[in-house]
Amino acid sequence: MKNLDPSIQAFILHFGEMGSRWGINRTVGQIYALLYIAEAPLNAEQITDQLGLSRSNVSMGLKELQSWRLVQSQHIPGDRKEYFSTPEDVLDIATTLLEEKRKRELDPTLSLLRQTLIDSSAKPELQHAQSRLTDMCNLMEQVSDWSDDLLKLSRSDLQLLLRFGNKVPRLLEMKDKLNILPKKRS
Amino acid sequence: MKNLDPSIQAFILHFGEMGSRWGINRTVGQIYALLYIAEAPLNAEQITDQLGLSRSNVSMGLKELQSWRLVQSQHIPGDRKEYFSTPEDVLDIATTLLEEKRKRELDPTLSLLRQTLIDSSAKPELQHAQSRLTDMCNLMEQVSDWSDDLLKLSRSDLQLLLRFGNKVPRLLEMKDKLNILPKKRS
DNA sequence: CCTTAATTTCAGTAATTACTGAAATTACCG
DNA sequence: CGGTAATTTCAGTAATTACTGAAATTAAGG
Repeated sequence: MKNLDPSIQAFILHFGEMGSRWGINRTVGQIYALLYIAEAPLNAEQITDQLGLSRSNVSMGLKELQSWRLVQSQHIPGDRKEYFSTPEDVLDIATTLLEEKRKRELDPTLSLLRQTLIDSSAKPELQHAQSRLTDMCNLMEQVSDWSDDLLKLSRSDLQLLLRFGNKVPRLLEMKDKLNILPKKRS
Repeated sequence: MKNLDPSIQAFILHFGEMGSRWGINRTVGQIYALLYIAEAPLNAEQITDQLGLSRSNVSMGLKELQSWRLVQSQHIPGDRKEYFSTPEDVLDIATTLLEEKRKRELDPTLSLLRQTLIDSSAKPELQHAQSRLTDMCNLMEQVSDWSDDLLKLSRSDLQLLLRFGNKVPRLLEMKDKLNILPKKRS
């Protein structure tokens, strides 16, 4: 990992280590970290050099990051290489991450729960399990609906909402009073 | 996997498969799913029999689930075995999950970002990277603060908030008008 | 205490996931 | 259309993670 300031190195290495907890691998984490702090888009060769990985590994890592829509690629006129970068706005990144995480980690389970509830509906001996699955399904649907709504917000509304911080209870109070509560889920 | 209805089997197997995406392994996912739908607490031997795993694997899996605080254990009088169960309320489960995920996936990075910003502060040549790290750090702090606030809510307020669904924009509107916006983060 | 049931640990092995280099493919340029 | 730079694929290998069975440890009951 050459030509990088030690503090930047620490950042990249940390992303590599956290990668496995976040559901990507070390290489992918490092590539992302490097692209994130890069001043300009980088091509695969530059990434290979900076991080000391094999060229093919970088190619696979970039493909993975593209499947997450976390990096974008562009061409520079007169250069046939492909250049990669991350969005400038961290809110865009967070939004994409939320979408992809939901698609990969929540939606499949929600589908399965719905199907399982259908499949088991005629079996009275499964009453307890059905009730448990229903609870889980309902909660996941609420979380899913919430994230839908978050994703529909304009950037400025999102910023507003994020800055709420410790005002959440106050918010709930108001809501209560003005009685605009939605109906309970059907 | 004996004595289990096919639909329940499907649920358990699904949790096993999703386990790796969620940051636990197959075995741990299956054990959790089984405990989640069980009508009464189960001991390690019962889990071993039902899932066809080795006794030691179950022991390690349970330890892992306990480190996530996702299962609780109890003793039954006159029986020296330990019995395991999940909380009854899915909201409790979700709360614990949020806490643990934050602790494992967000907090370490937040610490590192803060440290990296300190370490690099005297280096003008890193200006761009610093700005990027600051952006990321600020967003993560906001998310962290939000989750703090969520975790402080009473169960009923949490339920209220969850049921908001598509009322989020309306909420923001109100907030705006009543001018109780918090100050921008320092 | 001692016995024995229950649980945990851990070294060895299996399974999975990550990485590499060489070959194949793609796509840009004249 | 070639020619060549760039990228991707993929089979082989390395590294990591998961799992097992046997031995060690713990702890309850006499």
